[in-house]
Amino acid sequence: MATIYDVARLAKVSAKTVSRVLNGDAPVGRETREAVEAAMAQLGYVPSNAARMMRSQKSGLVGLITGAISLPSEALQPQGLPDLFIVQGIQRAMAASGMTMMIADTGGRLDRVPHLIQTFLRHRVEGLIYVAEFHQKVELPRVPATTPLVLANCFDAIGTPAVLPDDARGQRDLVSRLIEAGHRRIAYLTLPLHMVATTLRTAGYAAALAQAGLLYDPALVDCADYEGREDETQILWDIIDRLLRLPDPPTVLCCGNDKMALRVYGILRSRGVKVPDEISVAGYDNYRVIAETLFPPLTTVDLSYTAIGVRAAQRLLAMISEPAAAQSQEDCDPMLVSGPVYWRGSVTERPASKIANLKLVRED
Amino acid sequence: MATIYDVARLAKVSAKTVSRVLNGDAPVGRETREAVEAAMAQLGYVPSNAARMMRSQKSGLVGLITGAISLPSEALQPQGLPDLFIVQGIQRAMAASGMTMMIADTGGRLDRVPHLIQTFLRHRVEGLIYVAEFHQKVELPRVPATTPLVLANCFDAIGTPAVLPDDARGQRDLVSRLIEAGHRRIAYLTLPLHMVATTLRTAGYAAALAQAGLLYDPALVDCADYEGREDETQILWDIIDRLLRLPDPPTVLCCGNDKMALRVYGILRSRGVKVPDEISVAGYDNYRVIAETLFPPLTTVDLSYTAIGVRAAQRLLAMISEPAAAQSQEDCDPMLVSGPVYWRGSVTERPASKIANLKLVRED
DNA sequence: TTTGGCTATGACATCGGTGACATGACATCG
DNA sequence: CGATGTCATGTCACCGATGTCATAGCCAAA
Repeated sequence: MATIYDVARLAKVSAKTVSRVLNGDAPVGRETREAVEAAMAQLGYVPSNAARMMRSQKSGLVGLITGAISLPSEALQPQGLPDLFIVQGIQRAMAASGMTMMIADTGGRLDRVPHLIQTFLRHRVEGLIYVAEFHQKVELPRVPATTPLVLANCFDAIGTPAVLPDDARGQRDLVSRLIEAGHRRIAYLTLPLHMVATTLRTAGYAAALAQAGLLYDPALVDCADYEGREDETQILWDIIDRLLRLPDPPTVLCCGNDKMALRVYGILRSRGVKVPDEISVAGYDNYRVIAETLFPPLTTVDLSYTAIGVRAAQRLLAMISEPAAAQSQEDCDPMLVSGPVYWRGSVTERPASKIANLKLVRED
Repeated sequence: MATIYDVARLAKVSAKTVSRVLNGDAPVGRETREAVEAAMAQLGYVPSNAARMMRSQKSGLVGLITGAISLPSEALQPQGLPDLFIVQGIQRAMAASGMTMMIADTGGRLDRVPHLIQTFLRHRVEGLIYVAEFHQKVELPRVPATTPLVLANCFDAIGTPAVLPDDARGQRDLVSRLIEAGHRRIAYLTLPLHMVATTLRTAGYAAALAQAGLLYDPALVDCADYEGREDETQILWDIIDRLLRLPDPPTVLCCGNDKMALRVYGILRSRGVKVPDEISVAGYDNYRVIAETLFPPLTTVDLSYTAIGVRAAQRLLAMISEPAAAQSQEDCDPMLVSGPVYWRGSVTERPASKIANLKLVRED
């Protein structure tokens, strides 16, 4: 590969002049510039970032670590979508700022993280982002204080800057909207109980009910996702069966995510229960392939993983450009990202009177 | 950041000796080694890849370019899944070989590609991979012959090494399997006609019929995906309507992909047609979130994007390690990746007799 | 004893750029 | 007319590693 000296020789100037043409950091005569540019083109010259880096001490690189670190159940859910979208968001924001991204994957082994960080540090990355596949608490090895780190979709015990989905608010907004639409008996089929998102979203669900002056009925809330168990669908079937047989059954089923809603559609239809005429269904994630393609389309809450990625990237860039400000108040709190409720055909609007009527009829 | 000289000074040895401890390429006395290691630990020394690279001329980097380059319709399908899975596959394979990956995104603008390639070349990547979001023909700017390039999920006119899904074989395998299961009237709802995959898969569909001695009935084949049009579902509804009213209706609907199958499920159930009892449905992609979650689970063909990524990475690594062999016969043909048929509950097995009976009844 | 081979270590040049500084040719100003 | 400033360009050291070569000590074979 041609070097700056090859160009200099061909253009009959000094290497330094070639450098000036490259960087435009000092005046260069027109003829000289043209000669240099011609030489560069002729040789197919591409400057070496490694050499440049040695002097400037700036790499223009950021490192991104991702992968299925989590519970031992990782093998069971290799669908790995959220983290990919987050990566995409980060990538977009980084590209916009001129940074080049290096990416590494843990392949599910947490013990590889230190090695990956080491690799990035050798390349003198100016910042690091760690992306988790779902909202969770993590514990990462220490990184030198000189290299800023941002956590995306996760947080840790020592207050590392983080960007998280606002699960509580999302679920609250959705349920409030359901209440506005006239629903009073709102069932909530949660994701596995050990998940951070489940705790937060259940709180959001409860908050929305409280705000509307509705009672929280434990009979309407059930965990419906036992990841990896063979009889997953059966469990969900049984729960729906129980809910539908309640003396005062729910008018809407809030599902832990859009994927669960997809299952619920199948079960309801197999039972001959029509969506949304006989019961409404709502999801979570606005996982578009599902939410928009289902028939009827699914009402859900947008959890924009891409936005989380973009925010995480911006936060990191801010830390890189002003290392001092990293201590400010708000910089230490996790940044919450929330999305709007997407109202689609899977939920009936204003069924309040209908329900009341039905109840009267039944009570007769 | 500490340098090798800082370490050398602290350990009271020469920089070269520190280098030897780092690389283990020459004998170092026990005490000396321990002193050096202690110094490195104390200073938190991390060697600089940039400096190392200047001498060795090896970067250990590969560049990956991805993004929604394609038709102007890119804004309509921002779900971008396939390319993400391919990236994940590449990433895994690269990590396994000790390469570090740099990633860049075109953000949909083909004209940015030269700049991205330029950036990678500055970092002296040892190879490049370009990933397309769906099987298509592309035209990339030339890259220096010294930097190997592999195309994943796409191909070009000049025979650049490529890794592609074997669409013809996948569809043929699926249809053959359907025929084995007793189906004779097999409808095929295709993806948009301009797509490479549509041409290949339709050929595979026809090949399977021919192999079984069945006639290709044009009435059973229709394009059912007009991306971005508002009345998408309506079009699909009409097509299904027409198919079901045929004098000799299909017993199975082969859908262009799993997402279309998801739509078809909704439509069929709204019409009160039971899957699979009254009609079978098959998809394409084995997009697990859909195929496994649908009720009943969807029979489909695995199109392992991850595998395409892994193969592309392996192909690139081979080209990097033996640049000479790049000209061999098979290296110039695109490498085809195919996956198995996943047989699930959405297709009835051995309905041949049943169909015959039905027909008799009707013909009475 | 000499020679050769091995171990352990250091001096120094080098990779490809860029920063600091110097220089020569003009133009401008007092 | 000499002092000063600006433009255009060159010289040289340096960034942080590693390859080459040299050297010194030690031991065994000749």
